[in-house]
Amino acid sequence: MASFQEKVLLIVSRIKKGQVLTYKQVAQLAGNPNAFRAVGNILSKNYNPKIPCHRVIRSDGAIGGYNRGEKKKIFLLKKEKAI
DNA sequence: CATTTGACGCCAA
DNA sequence: TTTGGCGCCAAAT
Repeated sequence: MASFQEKVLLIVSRIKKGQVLTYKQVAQLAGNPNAFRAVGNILSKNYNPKIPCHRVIRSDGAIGGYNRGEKKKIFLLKKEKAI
């Protein structure tokens, strides 16, 4: 069985272009609807470019953060019309 | 086992 | 609408 972080990474990697999920949604898909905290923590430590972590945002619509610059994340989201 | 950290979520004021 | 405060969980120490 994959670790919680492996599930999260897999789910995030499956996000298609133009699609966006919230940390809570990712946590729910990972099996723990209340582990949204851990989700953010995992993504922050993950520097794998294969993971479109910029497609994961907060429930409020805020970007949250990005390991390569929040501006980049905002730009990508606006460009893809994911938000 | 106890604490700390962190890209969160929700509610009250 | 904006803050502050509390609760939540996984991994690291």
